[in-house]
Amino acid sequence: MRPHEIAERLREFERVCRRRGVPLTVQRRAVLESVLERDDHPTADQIIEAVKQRIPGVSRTTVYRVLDMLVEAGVIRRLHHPGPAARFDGKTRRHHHMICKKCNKVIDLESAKLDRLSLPDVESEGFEIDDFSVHFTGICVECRQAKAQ
Amino acid sequence: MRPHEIAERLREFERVCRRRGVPLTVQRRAVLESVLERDDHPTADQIIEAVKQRIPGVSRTTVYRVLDMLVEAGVIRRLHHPGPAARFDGKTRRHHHMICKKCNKVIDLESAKLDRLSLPDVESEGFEIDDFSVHFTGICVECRQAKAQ
DNA sequence: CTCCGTGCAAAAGGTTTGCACTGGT
DNA sequence: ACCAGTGCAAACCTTTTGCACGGAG
Repeated sequence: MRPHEIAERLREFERVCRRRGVPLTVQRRAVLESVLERDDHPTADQIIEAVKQRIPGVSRTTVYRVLDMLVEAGVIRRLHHPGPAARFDGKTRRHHHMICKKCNKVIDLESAKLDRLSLPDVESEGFEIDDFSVHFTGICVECRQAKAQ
Repeated sequence: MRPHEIAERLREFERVCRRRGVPLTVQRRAVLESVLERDDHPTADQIIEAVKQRIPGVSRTTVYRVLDMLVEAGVIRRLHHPGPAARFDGKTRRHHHMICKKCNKVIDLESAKLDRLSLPDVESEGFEIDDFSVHFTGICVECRQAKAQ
């Protein structure tokens, strides 16, 4: 994410904290920055490493708690990928995913056409849809090349 | 899943085993039946409980290993839902999901219209798509009613 | 008869919790 | 000054691994 966009998101987070009446600590700032700086989908562990660059003595527990808080506040998203570890995504705009069956890598996919997908009529069943995303499964370039050899 | 459909799938699995030259053990049969009998998306733990109804002394390890083997053979699917535990699905046909943001429940959604979604042009980037599914997020009936009160 | 599959126990992640202390507002 | 946030350690839950035994082909 570009620096000015990160700054914008941090200001937005400042407002969220004030509205909720919760303190804006250095840890919270550092965790959010660490998530926003990456364009992939880091695990909690990867974020902890990044936060340690800023706050060497930071505790794993705190990072886990801050991540939960950020997800709860809608500032970042929690993703559910293949593999045991949860992943996080600072991108809150609608987007889609390509998931490689071989290496489990997840690649973001922006597509205005997919974004305009017409929703099925499930509202009648009582389910209230507020967003969607399309997951494609297949084989990524790297794995395809590896297989070819 | 209906009994005759389960029987059909078990016969199919028998063929898969023979083709692969691997033994069709009672454990493998029991695990597959336990997955097919449920229409939701059970965790490994729920499957272990179900298998214990048939084979009381069955080991967790074995169930985990059989589940891996079934996924690998393409007989069942591994799903990645909210929450720490992996989930399994005996349904291998294309289908879609509605995920409740409140209770994390995942509901299957069949839609011929969604099945015909035209794929974006990502093949040019080297990603080879073999399937897709649409994930809707929102609030389920139960949670909406609970909130209204 | 030969392996592969199984069961047990222990280890290996990833995440959560209890409690005393520290730091924002 | 107050109360929520933090750090530490230990617990917890899910899954994987090493090894000896037993059953399927």
